[in-house]
Amino acid sequence: MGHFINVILPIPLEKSFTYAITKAEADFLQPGIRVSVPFGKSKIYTALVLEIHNNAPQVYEAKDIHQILDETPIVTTQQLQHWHWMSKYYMCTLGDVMRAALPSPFILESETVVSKNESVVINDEDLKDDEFVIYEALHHQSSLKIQDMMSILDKKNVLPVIKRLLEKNVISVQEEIYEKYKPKLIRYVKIASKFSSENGLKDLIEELSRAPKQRDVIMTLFSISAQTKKPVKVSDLSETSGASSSIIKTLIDKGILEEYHIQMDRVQYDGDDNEDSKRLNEHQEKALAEISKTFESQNITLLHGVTSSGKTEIYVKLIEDQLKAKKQVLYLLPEIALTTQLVERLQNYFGEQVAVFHSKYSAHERVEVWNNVLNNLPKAQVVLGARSSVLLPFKNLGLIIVDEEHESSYKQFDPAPRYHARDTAIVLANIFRSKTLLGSATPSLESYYNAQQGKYGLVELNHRYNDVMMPDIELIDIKDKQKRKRMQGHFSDRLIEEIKETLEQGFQVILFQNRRGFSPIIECNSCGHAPQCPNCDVSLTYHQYRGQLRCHYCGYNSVMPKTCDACGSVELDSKGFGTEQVEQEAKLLFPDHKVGRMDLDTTRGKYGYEKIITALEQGEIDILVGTQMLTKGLDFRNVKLVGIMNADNMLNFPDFRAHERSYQLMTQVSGRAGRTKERGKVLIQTYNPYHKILQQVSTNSYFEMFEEQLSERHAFKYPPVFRMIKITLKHKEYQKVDVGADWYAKSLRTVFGQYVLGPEFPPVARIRNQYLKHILVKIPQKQSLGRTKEAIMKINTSFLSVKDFRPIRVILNVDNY
DNA sequence: AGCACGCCGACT
DNA sequence: GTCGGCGTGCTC
Repeated sequence: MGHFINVILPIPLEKSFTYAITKAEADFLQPGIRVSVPFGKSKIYTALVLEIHNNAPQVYEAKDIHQILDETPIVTTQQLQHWHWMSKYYMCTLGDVMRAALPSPFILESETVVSKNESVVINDEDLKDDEFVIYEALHHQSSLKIQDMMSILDKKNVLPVIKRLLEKNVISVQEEIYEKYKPKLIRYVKIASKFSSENGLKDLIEELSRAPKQRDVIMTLFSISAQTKKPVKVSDLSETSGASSSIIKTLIDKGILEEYHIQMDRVQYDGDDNEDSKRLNEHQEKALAEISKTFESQNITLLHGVTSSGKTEIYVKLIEDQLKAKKQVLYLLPEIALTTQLVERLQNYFGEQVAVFHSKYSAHERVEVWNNVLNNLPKAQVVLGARSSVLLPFKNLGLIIVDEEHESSYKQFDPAPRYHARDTAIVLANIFRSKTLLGSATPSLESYYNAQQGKYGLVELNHRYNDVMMPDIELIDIKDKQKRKRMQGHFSDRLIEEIKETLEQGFQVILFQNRRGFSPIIECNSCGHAPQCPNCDVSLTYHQYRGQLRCHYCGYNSVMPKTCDACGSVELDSKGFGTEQVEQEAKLLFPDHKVGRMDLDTTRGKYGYEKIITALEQGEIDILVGTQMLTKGLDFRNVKLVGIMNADNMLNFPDFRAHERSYQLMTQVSGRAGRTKERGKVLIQTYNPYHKILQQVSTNSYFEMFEEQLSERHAFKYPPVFRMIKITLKHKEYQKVDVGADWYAKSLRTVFGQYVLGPEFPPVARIRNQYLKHILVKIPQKQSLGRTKEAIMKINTSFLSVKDFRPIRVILNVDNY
């Protein structure tokens, strides 16, 4: 009887693939173990074992596997179950999910390596120029990778050269796999044993009397190890003794010092002992009791607590309970909220039981967290992470907390799987039969709706911590201000007045402008020409700081022109404004105060946010100008005034959630004002102060907003009342997408009729030289989601079997909100 | 997704 | 005449 395995490959293919294995391998392998397998003509891929069976494939001969990569599964059975759900629900392949879930060092790929055939005598004249270059290079280096050859020859396509050299028998090729993950080793030193006795040491010091630097190193090493009684790191030694690494190396070479390595975790917490969790106030106490109560009958509970109501303390209590029960906890946060601020806060309570996981971690750091969670180690009992941490290999999960549940960054848009971390977390919790707590000051309509429908439990927390008052929100009509000439640039007289007062009192100010750069459009005064991105259908944004025009879609940039490209006029005018311009105006208006800016452009790099946040915390910045980044649950003690520069551009955004989003954004920014005793003040500048959303923000009427928006969603058939799947077609030719999308939409309409919207070109119809066209499928509540997806898949298959449509990329996005 | 195979234009 | 462009089809 033959033995076989079905595996997932990390590529977007529907099918699973079958390989032959031996009896011994069959006994050893389990689902969740990685194997490397030959795939296609030459490549070797990492595959994940799904099942082991005895059914020989009928129509082809299964290949043998190459190698087994793990001793025990690195993916749990619960994860595989979770992955299956994801691929089905989000209409992607298991390979897509595997790619997203596994840290990249786990997915090894083979690399072609070329080496010289020693035995063959080569006549130089038989070789062409490029062949000879490679042949020469192999004299200096025993093997070359494809990458090396590409740089040596300065060519993209080196395969023909390899082929010719192979034919001439000059070289041979191998496929090599590299284990990408290497444990981080720390170098330690100790005095060689023959010198470690007292006499030995004395002799040694004497011997080194003519090499004072070396002697100093030995003395320093001796004193460090006497003090700490622990192994001494090379780095510590060189720092304390001031000796260069070459001196230490000399001592090692002489055999006086011995070098050794100890494996270390890259991610380490070396803080103080645990702090006791804070006592809850009566409102928090009550909310906690209600949460526990709803958990008796519900698996999911929504905690709607106003900004600064102390939701985190409630989470801490719930986590404590889980830790007592020896269960793991997943605490999900939007990427940008994962700052040192919150991490430190939780580490103060839970010490080294907290593991952190987010996109700014290196691949190796991710592997470590993965392994720690998989092995259910004490240091990974509480996982604090962004979206992708729902894909970690939990063993014994007791609770998931999804904080800032309304955040749109929980949804992954670009590469498949296009999953929503909140919804994916709920399914994960179900697999473990554990609970999910969603928390937000401004819940998403869909979650609040679910709570109203009784699908989720609902707990409300309406009191701010320490009974701090909700900020006083004032709307400023800038149309009127402009008419009466009360504006200085983009600042109204009211705003300037309030900023002045706040600064005089020694408090800080946050100014919110939801657009980065200096001004979004540069327009010629004489001919109206506005510079466009060559790759996308958008105008370029002016970034004053670098004197550049930049495209926010593809990153293209060019130097800001001095004259109009079209007519040569020197009168270029800017329309609209961004954070840079607000920053500049603020500097002019308040020259005695320090102005900072926080947006995508100033927070690049691993510690980008932290620098700015620390600067604000330490009072180095008086006025901080920023984009939505400012809203993410940051706790700035000394901010008293928040100014929203222009509320209209978000309200008028062409999206069915623009109003909901605006409410959330403005309420969240407002929440940054006055988090201590002083009541905060919020000024919202707008052309339309009577807009219902602005009224609702200023009176903090979440429920009113919810009801009004929901009735609109009913009327216009949008989520949460209807479900949605967005289909995007993408190709570099306008005609192709246009024709293809029409065909696609027409077939969809034969099944779904009026519930198909479009096809429609998006506002930005071309991005990175690819044309896009969207089709929207709305799904009424009583229509089966599963069947709808099946029908779409069927249409998709027939679409792709039309030869003309084959090169069009189709992107399926389930719950595209 | 890669990658090989195969068919057409623009260079030595 | 070859080099290299990318359309087409397949991968256990």
